[in-house]
Amino acid sequence: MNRSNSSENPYRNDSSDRCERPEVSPAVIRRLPRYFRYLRELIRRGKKRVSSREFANMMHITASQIRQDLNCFGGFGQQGYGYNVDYLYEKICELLGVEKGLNAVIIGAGDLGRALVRSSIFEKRGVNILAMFDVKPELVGQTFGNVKIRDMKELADFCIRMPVDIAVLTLPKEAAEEVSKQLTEQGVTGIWNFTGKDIEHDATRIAVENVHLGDSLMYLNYRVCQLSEQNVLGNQNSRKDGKG
Amino acid sequence: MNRSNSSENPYRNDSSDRCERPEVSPAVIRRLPRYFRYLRELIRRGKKRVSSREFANMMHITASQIRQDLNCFGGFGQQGYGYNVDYLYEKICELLGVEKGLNAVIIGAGDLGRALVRSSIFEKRGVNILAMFDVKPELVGQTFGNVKIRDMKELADFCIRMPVDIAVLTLPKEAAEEVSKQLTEQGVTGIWNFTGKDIEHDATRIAVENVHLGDSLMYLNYRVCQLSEQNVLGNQNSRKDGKG
DNA sequence: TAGATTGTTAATCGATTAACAATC
DNA sequence: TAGATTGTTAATCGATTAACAATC
Repeated sequence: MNRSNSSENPYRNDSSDRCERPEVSPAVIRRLPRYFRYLRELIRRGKKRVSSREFANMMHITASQIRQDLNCFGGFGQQGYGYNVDYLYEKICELLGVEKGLNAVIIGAGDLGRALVRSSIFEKRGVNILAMFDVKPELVGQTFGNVKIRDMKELADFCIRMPVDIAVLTLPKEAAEEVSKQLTEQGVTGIWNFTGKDIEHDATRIAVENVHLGDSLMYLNYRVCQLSEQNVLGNQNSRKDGKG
Repeated sequence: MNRSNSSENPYRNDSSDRCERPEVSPAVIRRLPRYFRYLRELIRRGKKRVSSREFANMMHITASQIRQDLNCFGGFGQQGYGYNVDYLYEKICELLGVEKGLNAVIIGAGDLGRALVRSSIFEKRGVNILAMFDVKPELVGQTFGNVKIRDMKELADFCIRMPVDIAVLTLPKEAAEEVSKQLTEQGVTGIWNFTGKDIEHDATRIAVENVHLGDSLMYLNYRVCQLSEQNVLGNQNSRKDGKG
């Protein structure tokens, strides 16, 4: 909180101006949602305060990391006391923009698009789904999870009329690049891309989050193979040890 | 390839024995599926060879990283030539265990479970889905994507009878911990966890891949907010600049 | 006040990049 | 052979952890 001296030199970088989201490494920001989750868990349990040590044990990380991470955004704790759970949760929500209530559309009303729209994933994080879009005429007009499926042809017009922040891409990968180019033009600033193909884009204009479920599965596959190899080697070693 | 001297001292760590999957950092292994994807793309385009430089440009990473990564597993390239695309792809597949044909079950036949089973995600990576399981009687017996939904009560017995390597958890988070404990007992060595709650486990016995779609969405949300702040600040600055 | 625990700096660790000798 | 490009070592960079003074 001791920021008074920063005002002494007006020519220094004016971080005092923006109270939120200073330049922080992606590694830290990627951990914020995890803090969010565990804070919810603490709230659920009725905990009112938590020390970095206690929180770290719960999350299987170091207390240092928690303090270091949180201090990127300001002093959320109190010496000798720890962190107030409700206050910290509030601050993390603020940082992540949960209360901003961003608006999103889902493009592609296939299995995955429908699964997402009917889940609580958006609602829990303050994201509103305004509409779904699909090219298939037989889907247009149907409703899933209170969201209407519109014709893909209406997309451009819709984005101009409505304040769409985020587009969720659950359409065939072949269309991803083209659609996201259009969306960028129409002022959409976030793409949640499930197509499995990285989208080339200008990061200063639009944020793209590529979700690669396949990569995740393959990493798991690797480790499962590794475990079974270890077991084989382990058994061999036991036999060897049995001899010596 | 110059490993001849390692055989001089038989008491040194016997890495020469295991031709595959030496101890390599998770950061590197996490990148393998990405190489896999881009190699498929090269194959699709009919490319027969690729240099680390060319591949790096395509992937937006450094050539150094590619060479460094691949050399964790042995020399897959050739000086003065580059990498043979088909050969490299084959090797990456081998490392990731694509040809192992691991067997999986999906636990929870809700929207997400059905979306996954009807997608090509498993097939593309050599993972076989043996069955789905659900507690709801009205779902039991139904078929999605050629996979039958069985009663959750049959799970334990099924895992004993069949060689189940991986369990995909698409059930309510409350059940995740308990079910995964059971699965570990029944010899399952991989869990692909979509419940959104980290699963506590013994990493020497079972590999758990926690998929946190919500975290991904929140990271996107953060960056979208950041972009809009930048635009606001940018506009302010323009005005200021216009004055000076 | 004494004890506890943060905020923050310094030390360590690991991952990425650069450079270049080896070699195809 | 000369040119190209890998494999590999050394340098750099960034992220994590440890330590401790500040302070509640």
